Amino acid sequence: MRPDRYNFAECEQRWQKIWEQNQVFKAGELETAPKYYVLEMFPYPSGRLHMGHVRNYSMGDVIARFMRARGYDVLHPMGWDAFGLPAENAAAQTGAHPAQWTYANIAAMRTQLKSLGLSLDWTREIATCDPEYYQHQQKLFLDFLKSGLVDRKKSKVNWDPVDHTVLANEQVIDGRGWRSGALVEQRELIQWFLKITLYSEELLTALDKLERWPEKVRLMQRNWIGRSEGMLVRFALSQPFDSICEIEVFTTRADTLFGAKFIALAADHPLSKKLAAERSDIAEFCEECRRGGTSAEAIETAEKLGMDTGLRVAHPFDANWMLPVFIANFILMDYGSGAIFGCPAHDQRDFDFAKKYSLGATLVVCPDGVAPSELNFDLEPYEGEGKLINSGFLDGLTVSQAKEAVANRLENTPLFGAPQGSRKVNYKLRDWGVSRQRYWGCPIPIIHCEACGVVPVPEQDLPVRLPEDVTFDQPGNPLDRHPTWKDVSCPSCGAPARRETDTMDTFVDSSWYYARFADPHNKHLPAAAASLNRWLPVDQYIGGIEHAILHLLYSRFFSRAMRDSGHSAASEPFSGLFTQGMVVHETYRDAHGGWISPASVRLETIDGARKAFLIEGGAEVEIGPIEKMSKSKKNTVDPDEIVASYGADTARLFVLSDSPPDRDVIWSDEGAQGAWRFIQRLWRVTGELGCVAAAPGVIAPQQTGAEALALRQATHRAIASVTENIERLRFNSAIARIREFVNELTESLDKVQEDGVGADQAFAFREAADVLARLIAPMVPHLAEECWSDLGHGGLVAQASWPIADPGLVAQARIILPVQVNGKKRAEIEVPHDADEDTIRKESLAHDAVVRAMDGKPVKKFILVPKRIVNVVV
RNA sequence: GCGGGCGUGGCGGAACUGGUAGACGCGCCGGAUUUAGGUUCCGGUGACGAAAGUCGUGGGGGUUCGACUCCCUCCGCCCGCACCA
Repeated sequence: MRPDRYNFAECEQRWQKIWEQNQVFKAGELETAPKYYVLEMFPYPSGRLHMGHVRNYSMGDVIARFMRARGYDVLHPMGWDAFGLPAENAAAQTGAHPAQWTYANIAAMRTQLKSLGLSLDWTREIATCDPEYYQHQQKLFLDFLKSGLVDRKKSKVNWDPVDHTVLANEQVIDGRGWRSGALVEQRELIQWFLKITLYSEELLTALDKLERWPEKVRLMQRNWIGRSEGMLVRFALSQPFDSICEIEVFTTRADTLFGAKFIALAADHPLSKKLAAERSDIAEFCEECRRGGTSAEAIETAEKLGMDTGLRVAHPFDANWMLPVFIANFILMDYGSGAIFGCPAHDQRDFDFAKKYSLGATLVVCPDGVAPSELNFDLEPYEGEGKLINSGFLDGLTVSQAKEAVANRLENTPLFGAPQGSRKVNYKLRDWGVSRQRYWGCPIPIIHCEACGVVPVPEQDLPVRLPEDVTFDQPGNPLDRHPTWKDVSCPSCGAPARRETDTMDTFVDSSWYYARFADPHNKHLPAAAASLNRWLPVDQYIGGIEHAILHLLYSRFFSRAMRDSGHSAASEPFSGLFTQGMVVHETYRDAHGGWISPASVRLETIDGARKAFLIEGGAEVEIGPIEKMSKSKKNTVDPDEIVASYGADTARLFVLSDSPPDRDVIWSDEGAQGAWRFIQRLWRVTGELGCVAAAPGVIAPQQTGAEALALRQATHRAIASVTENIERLRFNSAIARIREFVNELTESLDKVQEDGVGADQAFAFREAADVLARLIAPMVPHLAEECWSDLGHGGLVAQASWPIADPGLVAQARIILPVQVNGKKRAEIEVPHDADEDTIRKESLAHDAVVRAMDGKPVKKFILVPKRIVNVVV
């Protein structure tokens, strides 16, 4: 007996069990089929799934199920980005060991994920904190070291002197550590770096070929890599200072050299440091510059400060022209040469700086069509194109000609035995510092020996495991203060030596996990070449836009580093990328301004205005702005609760339907109820269809009446547009089309006569029902299975093939053509789809509304866009 | 500060490569069914207007026979900025 209501709780569990028993989602079972690898960014095991996860994984699941139905061998795995700071914070707060905390969280989240009915291949599950995983990461690190892709150098960090730890920029608030409140110091540590800059050019140019990436992400990466063509120019000091006799600057505007007013050095420039060693005022100023923080944001938004060092340099084109040398807080040592020449008239920052220190400005580029005398640069600098003025031999040249001329001249001007200037391509991209002074990360497999220096851990000694007996009750790195862990003998000379106690940035873990999924149980290799070649690259990667730069760029570097150290063939990790939006929710606050959870709020519409009341007590609460779900604002919705009260299919349908997937979706209870109603409606409609449909597998009858034909056309048009929308990842539009199709089916069912249907209609209803079950299967898979089985099918809809639209049934015989007069729509005409222009013209001009709008004026122009529109210009 | 994005009815959004603005849903209004409804079904719903029609895609300007779509400019909101993941 078919129940009136779809019992999601019972059905969802039952189908999940059947899928699992039949291993329906195991990858690699169809070796002759083309492969398709769909991957969602793996989660950090915080312990609770949030709606953002539900949305992310639902999208991936639609693609996975869709591609499986289309005959692909689909790899759709899941794992855990399991190293990271929160586990250590939890350990410090609750005493739970990071491993214990992490694995408990993984277990909880795995259960939550499984309740969503995602078509994941759980046999490939990995966790990055598992030695089975990180031993291969250590091997990769050593292979990269051999291939010259690893470096060890000094780098500046934010040091918290109380917590004895390095802080991220976001952990530095107003110059103080977020936890200790201590004034943060800048320290130089020797750190391990991966040499991503070796790939600057390749990472940049290869972006052009990533056609299935959003253009905005490619642009962001392009800007991040920051290629600029310019020159290195050396300025001679009027008097050598402590053996330094020149300053080298990088500039992209060598054409403006005649507008130079000053030289500015970074506080960390070698010359600044030498000056600081001798002069306390300079030392103090440099300290002040460092206090601002290391982030680019802090440096660039800070007020521009400088200090005249008293040093002078000679202008390259006039030995008698002296320029002052400043130390300035907006110059970054990491970029270019850590020194610039300032041209106030043609650069905003130089302009601001010169204004503040009254350094003057000389105009050297004049926009075309403007007389130099008309120029007024008191208010803002001019950064555009034009012709050179006030510039000696450059006068009259364009900006690019002047750059050429300066380069040619300086390349042939000797200074201290070398050309004074040289062309240089500079990148903003810096090497990737991977050292972290933390416990819960992948140990860097290195041993420090006094005699032999830096010695790699021999391969047979891998993995270097984290010690388990550590405590988090004291500040600092537990690995560093562990009594015995770091004591080893040198693999090369046998003398007592010390382990590297730094662990790797967790971005390293996530830079190759997609490759491990290809061969997750391989004991000897990160992944066998055959597996990598079978599965890589990931065909569709899905995750948040917040990873647009770092994670994705590091992964792109890693796949190249793996290629160049002999692991795999693919250069790019992800051939398709999709960045989904967040799940956001209204906020609620009580009379005292305290945040109120949506679960304790009841919404009502009174006189057209939405109002919110506390469920307990009934006091009115204020409806606040819609914001990203966060614990602090209590505007989160727990997926478990939604799954318990509405079912996984409703949750999945809702997060996919209301907004385009790349934009934020607003979670609302009304919307969730709407999705739930549609689930029930689908169930009822399939039941009604089942009553009038022919038996499964019946062959199309010879004769098809008008009703049946219309229904078949609706079915095939639905197939065509749902398929197209899923291919374009427009899940919201795909669902809208399914809803339209269901509306059409309801209409057809309403027209069915009491005395039943003919064979042609029975066939059309059968076709429609079978198509509907398959079209909804990627989004609401449990319901789809239930309908499929209810419709009399033996197998699983998860294993059924995707319906194919018959082009003959999709095409329209007659089309409706809007008619415009002077660009305004005045009428619609219906014509055969292949009507010729004359017919259309006659019919358009004969239409009442068109005649009226033309007001007796003659036709000036008749525009026909085939199958789209007619425009009569009078 | 630099870089990236977004802006369409009461609300979420649709509109493919410049060709009918508002698909589909939510909400609301009206009706029917039901012992009941937080169920289901049917109809209506951008604004102004009696209608013809006029206006309308954040504001202003431009290109075009035709602009949500392209260009310029202004406003508002969001994201990233290298040790959060």
